[in-house]
Amino acid sequence: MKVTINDVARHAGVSIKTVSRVMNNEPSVRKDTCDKVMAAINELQYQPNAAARNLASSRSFSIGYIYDNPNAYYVIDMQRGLLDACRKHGYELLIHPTNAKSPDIVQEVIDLVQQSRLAGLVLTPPFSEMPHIAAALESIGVHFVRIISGSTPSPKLSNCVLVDDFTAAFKITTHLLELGHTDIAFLCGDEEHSSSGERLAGYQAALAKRNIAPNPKFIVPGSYSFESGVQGAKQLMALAKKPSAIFACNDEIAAGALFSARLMNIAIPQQLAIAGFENSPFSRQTWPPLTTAHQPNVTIAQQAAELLFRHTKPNASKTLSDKQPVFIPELVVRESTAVSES
Amino acid sequence: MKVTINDVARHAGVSIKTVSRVMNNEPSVRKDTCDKVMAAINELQYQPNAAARNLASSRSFSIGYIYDNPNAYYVIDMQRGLLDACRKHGYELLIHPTNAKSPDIVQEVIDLVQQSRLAGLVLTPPFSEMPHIAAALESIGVHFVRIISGSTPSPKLSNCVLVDDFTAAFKITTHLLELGHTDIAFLCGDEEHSSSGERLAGYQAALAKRNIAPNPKFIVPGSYSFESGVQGAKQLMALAKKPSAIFACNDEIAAGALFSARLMNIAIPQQLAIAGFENSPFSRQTWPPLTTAHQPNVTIAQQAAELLFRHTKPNASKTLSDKQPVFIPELVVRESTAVSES
DNA sequence: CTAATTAATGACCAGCGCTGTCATTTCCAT
DNA sequence: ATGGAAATGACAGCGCTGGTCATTAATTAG
Repeated sequence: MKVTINDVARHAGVSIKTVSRVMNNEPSVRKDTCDKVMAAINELQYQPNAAARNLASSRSFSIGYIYDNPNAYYVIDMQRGLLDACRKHGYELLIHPTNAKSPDIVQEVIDLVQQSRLAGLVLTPPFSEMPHIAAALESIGVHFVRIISGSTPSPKLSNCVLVDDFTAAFKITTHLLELGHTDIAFLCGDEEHSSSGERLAGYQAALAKRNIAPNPKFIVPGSYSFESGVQGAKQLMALAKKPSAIFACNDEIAAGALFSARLMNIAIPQQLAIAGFENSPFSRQTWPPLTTAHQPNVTIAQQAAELLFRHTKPNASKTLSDKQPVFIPELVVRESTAVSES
Repeated sequence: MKVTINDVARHAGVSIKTVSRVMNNEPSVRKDTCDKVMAAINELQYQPNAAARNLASSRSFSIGYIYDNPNAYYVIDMQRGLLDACRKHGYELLIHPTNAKSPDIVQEVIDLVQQSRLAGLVLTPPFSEMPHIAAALESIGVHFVRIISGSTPSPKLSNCVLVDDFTAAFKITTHLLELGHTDIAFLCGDEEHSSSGERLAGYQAALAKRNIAPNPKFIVPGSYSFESGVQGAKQLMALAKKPSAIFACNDEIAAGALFSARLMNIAIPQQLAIAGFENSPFSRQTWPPLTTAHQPNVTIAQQAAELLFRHTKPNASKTLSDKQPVFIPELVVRESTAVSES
């Protein structure tokens, strides 16, 4: 029923300690001893007792994922990727939804880490972009990995997984330009998410490259929500000079814009092209389906966790390339930006 | 930095054992002693070491949530509700996405429980409806709570939270009938989810009550997916005698049907009314927004966890009503079933 | 108001299953 | 052989709970 390290030791004809060494891949265990132990472990189906391990080593085998993201698809994908990596490395994942705008969010995070004795933490926006959280985590000596917007790896960002929103936004905007659009509006996400700023910058760069003067009225502040898209599109279509295309900061905003256009009897894409960002499932479930940029969230999460484990595990092979992963979301063209009829 | 049970005992002027008694709410601790200890705990911000507790008592303080649900909104809501209850009771939540159709799913669940020494498990469809899983869990003596479709509490279902899909579906169908529709089609969800069967039965009962002969062609088998809704609506609208309303088994299917209708240039709700089920966020984000039945998933999950803890905790107050919660989703009327013009 | 009875609490120990430390043994190269 | 490094083992202890009694306080009956 319950196999302990003792059983394994006896079965393999070695001491408990040696089994422990193998379990923690400590150095200085001879190859054949290691094999013997491994064989015994497999044969007995030994599963180490996490509680005992935690207690004895005062380190835990779980990492945390803190989120405050209204986007369920994003969160589910993240969890999936993190769990994949956790299972692979024998870790557990503790999820912690919370409110990023809470005044004592830093304390809350610290409490979580200390209470659950977390080995590490994965942060996504907006947490990954809050300097005081990073500072607090560093001060208590917890490993963490951030998933953030960026294109250029740098030593300062050594514990980051980068998503190149700038380049992806550039691509989407270029796609719209190539369809003949010149009056392209931009619906922003939350200001405090740097992804919104990066995507805006990518959009602006693409326009600049074609020498198209930016129209400030075409840049509408907002938040990552359906409602924001509804309002933004409404506002844009009330302008004297209307845009012929809208690039929304994510799919949800784009869906809102689509909804809004429909209310105003604006034909998509004939009268107005709309593009989103993220390639979440419902970018395929709007009508018409949305052109967007595919963000491989599951993979991103896996990489983030891998990066974290590399820092967390004491004796992991450091031979693995320590270079920072950079993901560039790929353009996905769908009917919401079909060839302009004009 | 690290507060142990010793510190608390000293601070409260009692023995370690008494603190332990309080922590595990054992009987025979006088009220004021208990208060003293509580005060010390709060003052010192004592957090018991979970690992030590687990190890010593060989019971764990975490419950599991197994899911295989493509519906991200549902899963997120469940997690939220479960976490709320977990935090309240000092438990942790282990999430475990998996494939319900895997041939060795039972073994996988058992492994999960034993590996992580789970105190209990919360099961949602389809797992909550798999008899061999329930049997296996019972055989290894793990507590679990199932969230299932049903309307009538019974002793056999003592560890269940019921969602009365039948009645809710009856209400939706009745709503469509009251709008003057008589040719109402039904798009089924996955057969192996009993919710689909219950909703179908509710639909049929509502028709029967008005003496409307059921049209077998109006009942389209399918699955809980957008794609299924697309196909189902297409099939229905190709019939010689078309329905004037569609009741889809959930919002996602309804969104698919909506999409399909749009492709076929069918005006919603003028030519075709569509209703969904669940009131997930995107029932508000389609165009037009969907009439649906609101399923309070967060609350359902909380109740499920509470029920689980009642069984799990050895000395919990049994005075709490042990009656099974039954939730009846409420009708939410939106534009997709506005008053029929006919 | 005291004695008898019961309820609360404390002292103590073992032990959950593993890891850290350090002493010991084994190996290999000289 | 013989020193020295590498591999292995013995043992204590992580922080808590469960058990067993012994002790003390509260309650009730007489």
